[in-house]
Amino acid sequence: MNYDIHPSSSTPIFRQIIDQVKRFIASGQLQSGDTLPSVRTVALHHAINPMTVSKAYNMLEIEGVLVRMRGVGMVVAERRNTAKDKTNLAMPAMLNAAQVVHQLGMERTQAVKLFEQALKTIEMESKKNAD
Amino acid sequence: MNYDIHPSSSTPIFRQIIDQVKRFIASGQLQSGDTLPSVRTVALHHAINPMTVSKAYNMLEIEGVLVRMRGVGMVVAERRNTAKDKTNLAMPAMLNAAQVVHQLGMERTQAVKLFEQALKTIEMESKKNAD
DNA sequence: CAATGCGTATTATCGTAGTGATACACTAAT
DNA sequence: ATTAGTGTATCACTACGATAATACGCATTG
Repeated sequence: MNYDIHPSSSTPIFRQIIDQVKRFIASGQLQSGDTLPSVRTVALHHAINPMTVSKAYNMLEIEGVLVRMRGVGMVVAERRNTAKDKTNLAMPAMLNAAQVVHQLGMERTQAVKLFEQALKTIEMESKKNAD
Repeated sequence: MNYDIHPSSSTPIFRQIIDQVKRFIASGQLQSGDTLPSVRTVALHHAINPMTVSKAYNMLEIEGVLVRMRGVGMVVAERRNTAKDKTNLAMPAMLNAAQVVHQLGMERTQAVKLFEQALKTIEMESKKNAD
């Protein structure tokens, strides 16, 4: 359970955290009842502000993804329908990629090839970063 | 030659323009010597500020993609190597999508299916918006 | 009970990116 | 020369993300 945070990215830090928590849950790496790393832990580990993490957790609670347990921390809420969640979470990035190749006038077969290549690249990287 | 601009998107307008111009060129819809729609035309058509369009065009000139011709407008610069350009332009979106499905722990075959589905969706939309 | 660890409310400030309004310099056309 | 069409320099404003310091309420642990 480690966040992959890029402070220099154009996507805000709190947004990165939100997205990744959702993916951790959808992938099963986080399950109902699990507790999340504390805001201070995350803040120290990534040299960011605790309130930024708190903001992300707060929004996730509003969405019903997390439950705040006083004195304990944030806990993953009840969940159902992981399969649909996955596609819902993946769709925006997919549509974005699809629009790009479409505007480039790229053949569908070549687009798929490129996507598979990207998949391999990402898998390679994740094996490398096994720290 | 029409831009697809979403002012409410989190990606800034000038960035959307930059990316799309590059794709138009890489796809051949824009060729060396072609003139681009004027900043005011684009601004009026999309209800945005001319300076926002100018900023995009200016950056494209710095990158050597466009050439500013005084009193005439922006013209597509000399070009080569369209094939490599395409993959270069597509890669970031591909890697992003790949990372998302990877973090979701999605099977590779299912990821490809989803991507193909997204491609179809985008193609449908573009046929619809033939205005 | 005391200490520690949890999230959070509050308030304020900072930096920056994005956008907007206006006026200007230039070229082409007539 | 006048007009209309280019892009743009300049300045100001807005919105938002991030930070900072502090204090509070609560639960677990000892």
